[in-house]
Amino acid sequence: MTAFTLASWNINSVRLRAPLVADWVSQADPDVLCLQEIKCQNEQFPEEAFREMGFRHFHVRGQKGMHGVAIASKFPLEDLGDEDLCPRAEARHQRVMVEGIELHNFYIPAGGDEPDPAINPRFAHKLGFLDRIEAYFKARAAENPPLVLVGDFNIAPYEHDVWSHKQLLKVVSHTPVETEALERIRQAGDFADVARELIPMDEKVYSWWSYRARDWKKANRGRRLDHIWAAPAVRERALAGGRDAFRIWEDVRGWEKPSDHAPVVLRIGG
Amino acid sequence: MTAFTLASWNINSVRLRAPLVADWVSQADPDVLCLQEIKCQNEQFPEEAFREMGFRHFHVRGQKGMHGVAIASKFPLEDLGDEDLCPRAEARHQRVMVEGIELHNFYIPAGGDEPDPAINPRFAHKLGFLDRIEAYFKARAAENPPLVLVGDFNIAPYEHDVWSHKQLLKVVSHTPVETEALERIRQAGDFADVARELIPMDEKVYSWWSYRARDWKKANRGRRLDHIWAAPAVRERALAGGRDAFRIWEDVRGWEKPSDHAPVVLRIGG
DNA sequence: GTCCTTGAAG
DNA sequence: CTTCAAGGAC
Repeated sequence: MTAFTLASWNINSVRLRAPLVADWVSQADPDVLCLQEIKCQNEQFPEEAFREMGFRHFHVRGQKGMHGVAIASKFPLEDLGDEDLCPRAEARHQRVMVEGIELHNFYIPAGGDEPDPAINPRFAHKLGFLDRIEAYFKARAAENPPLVLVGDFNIAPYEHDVWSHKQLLKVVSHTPVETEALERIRQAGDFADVARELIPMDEKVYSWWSYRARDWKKANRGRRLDHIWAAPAVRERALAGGRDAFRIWEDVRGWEKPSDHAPVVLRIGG
Repeated sequence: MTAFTLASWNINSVRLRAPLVADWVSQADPDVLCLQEIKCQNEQFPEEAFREMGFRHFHVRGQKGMHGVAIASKFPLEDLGDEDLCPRAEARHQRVMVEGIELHNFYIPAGGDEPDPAINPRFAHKLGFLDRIEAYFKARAAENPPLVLVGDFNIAPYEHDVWSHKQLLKVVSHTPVETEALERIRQAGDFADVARELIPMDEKVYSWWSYRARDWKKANRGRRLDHIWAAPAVRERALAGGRDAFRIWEDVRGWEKPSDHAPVVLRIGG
């Protein structure tokens, strides 16, 4: 088990942003990079560009047009087979073994605008997906597996994970029905929410800022949608580096032609 | 009447290619630049970018989505009012006075695939437009006006204006019904086809290469679709500079993200 | 191939 | 605001 740097980034089209990723990788030097919303088919993944960044191992689960996840790694990846946690098989989840860790990469549905599953099928899909994730990790908890879950969960769970708790309680991503479902998953696997283990609960932390805001930085109406969670079996490795081992690269949101998400990074101990 | 450099370029989206135009203008330094297929509404024309290129005078006739023509000039333009030569008012024609010349900028319809007006309304539209142009300049011939006509005529009139005369006789842009209609317009105003006045008739001359060709340069299946015509009253000014005063910038077709048309330039005498 | 529009999705 | 997908045009 060597130490390594794990990153998660909703890239919002990996083909369009391979050069942006290269820029960032040259600064952040992640060993294992989990991407969401790659928005391409497997064969369209720009593997060559990633090879030039130093990645040699890939696990891509894409589809045409929407969604899609991928892992690029400098360490070998062991394919564990797909569990198909997404009820609709929309290329929203993948898992691999890497350096003794069972790594799950998620792109949980955004869920549409209306936070009512009775009238919004997208929201119902999101909640159904969350239920399935909970059942899956509940069923596996007895094994005490070395799980790390990362990705764009599309939920900002805590008060200071959004710019205004009060104003967002009825906005999809921060409604009680979502944050409670996410908390049930967390408890099902006894996962540590790494960011909140390392950063005080009353400190604002965001990883996403809407494209729609005129000045994302000035308005700073962000949300923490991107997460890294560690199961008890890897809790120590995940938290070993302390506060300095964790970083959300907020500045990247201000780069040329950015994703609306910032990359989230954790140095994991050996 | 000062001498000036006149250019015509089908730019295939002026918003997308304003940087390309700036690159080219910095090399070619045209005084009056006639554009076709600007593909934007008047208020969307990137005037600021053109001001930075040194143009101070504009006459834009655009519409949403398709077609559209524009003139950017370093010399004052006098608006002559629109004649609406296009039967459908599709922003395919404009005219101005500049340095003693009545300048007409045309984007004649491509005409679709099938060269039969009975079954192809696009082709019928093209022929109808040509008829109207002929009637217009016939009616004005007696004035002996100082006319210069430029633009994308979407017709390659002569044998060596296409890569294969024989193979293109049934291809829209080089069919006899089109080349004859264009010749009637030419004769109606006794226009000089500047390129062919200066370049021998048996020399291949192209201004357009399809995007569809794998290697436009190697295949070199071009067509001369872009023209500069001078009426008798300005014939001497137009031809004063001789062969060196005329240039089609073929290389520009090979630049990054090019238009499928190359810019055509004529130095006009004072 | 490349562009524009529309509509869905975020 | 930004992405992708159709469909139409060239």
